[in-house]
Amino acid sequence: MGERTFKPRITESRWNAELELKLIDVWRSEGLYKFDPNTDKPAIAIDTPPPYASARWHVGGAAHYAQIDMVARYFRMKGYEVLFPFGVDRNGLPVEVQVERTYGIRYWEVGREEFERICREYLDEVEKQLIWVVRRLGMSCDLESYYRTDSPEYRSLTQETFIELWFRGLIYEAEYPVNWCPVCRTTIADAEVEYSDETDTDLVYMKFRLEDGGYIVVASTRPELLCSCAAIIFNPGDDRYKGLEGSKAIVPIYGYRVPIIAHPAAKTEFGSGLVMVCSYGDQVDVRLFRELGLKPRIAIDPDGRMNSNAGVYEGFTVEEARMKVIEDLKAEGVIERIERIKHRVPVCWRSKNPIEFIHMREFYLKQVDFLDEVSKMVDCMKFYPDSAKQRLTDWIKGVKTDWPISRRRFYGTEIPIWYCRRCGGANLPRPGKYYKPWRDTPPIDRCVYCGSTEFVGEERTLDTWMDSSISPLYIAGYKRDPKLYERLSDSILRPQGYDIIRTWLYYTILRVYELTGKPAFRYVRISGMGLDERGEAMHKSKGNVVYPEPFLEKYGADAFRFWAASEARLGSDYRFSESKLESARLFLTKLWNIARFISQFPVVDKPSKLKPMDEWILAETNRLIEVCVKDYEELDFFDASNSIRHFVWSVLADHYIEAVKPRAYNSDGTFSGEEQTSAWYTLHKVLAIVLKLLAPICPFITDAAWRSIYGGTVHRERIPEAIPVDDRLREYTEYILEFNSGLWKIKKKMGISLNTPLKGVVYASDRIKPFLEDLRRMHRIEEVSFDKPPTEAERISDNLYYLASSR
RNA sequence: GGGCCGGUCGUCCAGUCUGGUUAGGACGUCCGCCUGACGCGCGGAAGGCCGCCGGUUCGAAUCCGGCCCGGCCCA
Repeated sequence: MGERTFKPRITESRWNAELELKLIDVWRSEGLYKFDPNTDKPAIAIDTPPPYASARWHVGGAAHYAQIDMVARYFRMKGYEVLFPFGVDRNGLPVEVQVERTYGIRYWEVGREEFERICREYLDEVEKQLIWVVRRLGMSCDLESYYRTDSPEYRSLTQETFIELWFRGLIYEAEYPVNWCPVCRTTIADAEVEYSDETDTDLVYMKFRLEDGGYIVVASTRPELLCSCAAIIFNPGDDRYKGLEGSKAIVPIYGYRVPIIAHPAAKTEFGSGLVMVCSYGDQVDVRLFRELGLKPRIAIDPDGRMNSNAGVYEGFTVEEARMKVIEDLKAEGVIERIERIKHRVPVCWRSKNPIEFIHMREFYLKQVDFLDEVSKMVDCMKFYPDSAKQRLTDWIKGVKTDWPISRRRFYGTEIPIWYCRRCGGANLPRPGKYYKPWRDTPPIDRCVYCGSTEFVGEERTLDTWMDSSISPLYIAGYKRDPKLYERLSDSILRPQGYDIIRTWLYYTILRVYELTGKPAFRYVRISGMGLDERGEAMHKSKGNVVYPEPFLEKYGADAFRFWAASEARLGSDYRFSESKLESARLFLTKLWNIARFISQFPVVDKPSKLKPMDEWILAETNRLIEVCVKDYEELDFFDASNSIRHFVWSVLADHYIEAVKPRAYNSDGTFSGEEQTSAWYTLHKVLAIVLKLLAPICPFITDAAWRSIYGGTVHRERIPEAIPVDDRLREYTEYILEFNSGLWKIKKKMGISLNTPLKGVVYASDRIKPFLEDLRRMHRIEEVSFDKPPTEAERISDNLYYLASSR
């Protein structure tokens, strides 16, 4: 071959994040990720979590969506037609709370039309930021036609499903004690109740006189509810109070009598062991009123203030009333003591304010009757990781009441009902249109019950989850595109975090079962939460939220994505760390330079015979393929990304490339043309496979390299299959690595540079014999012997000895 | 109170299911190096009684029991 100069087809010596921006446009113009409904490929739909437009993504959220994109890209490379839509959730309480906070208004003050307008305007603005991040991340979803859950199309489907379930008798209206958020002024579902962090509270020990003389001490954290006290309970096993059963206590301040009852709900060790049962202090109270048949006396209004039942405390907020009551009890001398205790209170998931339990008339969707069927649906689904299923089944087991679905708010899907002015009967419109009953003229001629023609529209909206829980139906074309729905409905993948298992996942499975009788999903992928650098969950209130935009600009999307893939196993929480982002970027630079190095050699056909060193790296490449495919099949990217990095950097670059450099250049003609071609062929073969394997995780750098060297796009390639080569060659890996490391060590000890020829004899294991020619040239060794090393030879490692030249 | 997850070099994590030669990696630290892809690099090195106690075993980071600590979820 002789002297020859090689020119790399890749010229830039650094991978530059700005190159990503160009590719985003290229992909868009090529329509690379468009879903084609008419192919005969197997199809899959990804039910991408529609993020709340009212909340910016933090790095964990962005990482999650990057992972979902990896799933989509993997399925495409597996030969699937992938429907990968993108939606934005713009409905309901979360939006309203955010808007009220941002503009300092309350929804009832500004009027409904105006409030809707402000919400929509706000959402449009915040949504832009969200879409920017989605695009910048290189997500391969369909951003040209993303959906919004507050669009007339989406809302009309929500209403249509409501109407269908209504006529099937699954929706009813009833008055029960509900979880009520006084700040949001609406009912919320059990799934929307959270518990606060432990906070200090006064546990007030109050003396209650007994009807028959003497007194007892009752401990409570809610003395303001004295006016609604209906009974005092003690644990049946509590010997202190056995004699009290059947006697009556007199409530301080109010002076009326309540029974004393033995009930296991009272904990002997809490407070004095005597507990007052009020309507309602907590869920236990709600249960006890039902069980004991007590008559509730509601003391708290929907706006969180005491009502006339509280007597002189009427008009005070709950907190104010509590302080006043304690003052008055002190004045009466009926407080024995006050203890500071730590406890958790149930709070609204949105406003984080304590909830109250009050009576409200609301619509309910039946769920208690269907729990067994829902469990069966869950059993039909494959969970990734498998262990994530437990949280869902535990939640299903704990469901005790039906789902309250009506909300006394403005910005949500309206409940499509008109009530007859004469008989009050509920009239539902025809499905297929979006209705606003509080505004529209009734689309009904005559009341179905009495024939009257006067109607009044329902004013309430539906729980946000009534919208979200039909997202897989919406994206798959349910009721709108029967052909598409037929093709997709049995192969939908749901990716989401474990934090919304009891809401989004559970409600979706419930709804889809009730509507179609089928499991909503084939696959469910549950990911962990992104935490801050200290390992703590990110909360706006904690001030530790890390936003992705500056990091995307600084390190690029691929580095960010590589971090998202390599940071934690699927299902485990992962920490954000800028230093890991930095090291991800270093890896990309390394990969880029490897590609640049290889790009200087011609892409050639496989020669009739490969050198052993080349077959060895191909065998190692096969191992990498196995690991990656196994990981990808688990919808995980942890092993794949880490193994790719290890292979590329610590095996391919450090050992193989260093070893074949002399042969690939062959500047002095030591090697035959076929031997040189063997190196060229192998370098390109391995590089192409690495680029394909990494393409789902790092779509930018892999495509940029692919386009420069091979033309076309890596994103139309298939996931590689095993190369036909003897995989037993992997057994040599440890010997090759040990040999190289040993030689570097020798030269280090001798204080000579790595390219200085080594005089003397190197005694090595005969396991490296097949690779001797490449390895000798690589290290410029004068002599290698496979004989037993003489005693005066220096031991370098187990299989390597060195005898310096005596000359 | 119930359930789940975790505790491994200075830091962050693999490894634990399927027990077995000197417990891996990344970041950081130290020493050296213009080596025809890369100094955002290359080579070398130091650094860990694998939370604690007991058990099973020839052998335990790994299996079993108990305890301590941290986190999450549920009540």
